[in-house]
Amino acid sequence: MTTLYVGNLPWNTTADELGEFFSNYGHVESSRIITDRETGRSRGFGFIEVGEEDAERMAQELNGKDFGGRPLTVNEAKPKQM
DNA sequence: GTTGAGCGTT
Repeated sequence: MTTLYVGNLPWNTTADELGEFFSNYGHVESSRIITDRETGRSRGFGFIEVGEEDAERMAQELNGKDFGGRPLTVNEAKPKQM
């Protein structure tokens, strides 16, 4: 499984909406929107877990794709352990 | 009732 970083999201975007959108381009395992831990508001980006088979293609297809009126930023997420 | 580059929570 590969994690995709998704940025430039509208503030009102939900993880469910993201998952639905990504599902159209490949197999998404799960979707997560990063919300501010202190305020609970969306930070405007999230992470999508997809099959490694589709990860590269989905990143290319969805990167720059219009979503909610804004061009998405999609890339393979960096590992949390740095 | 806001904001706009970036890489996360149990």
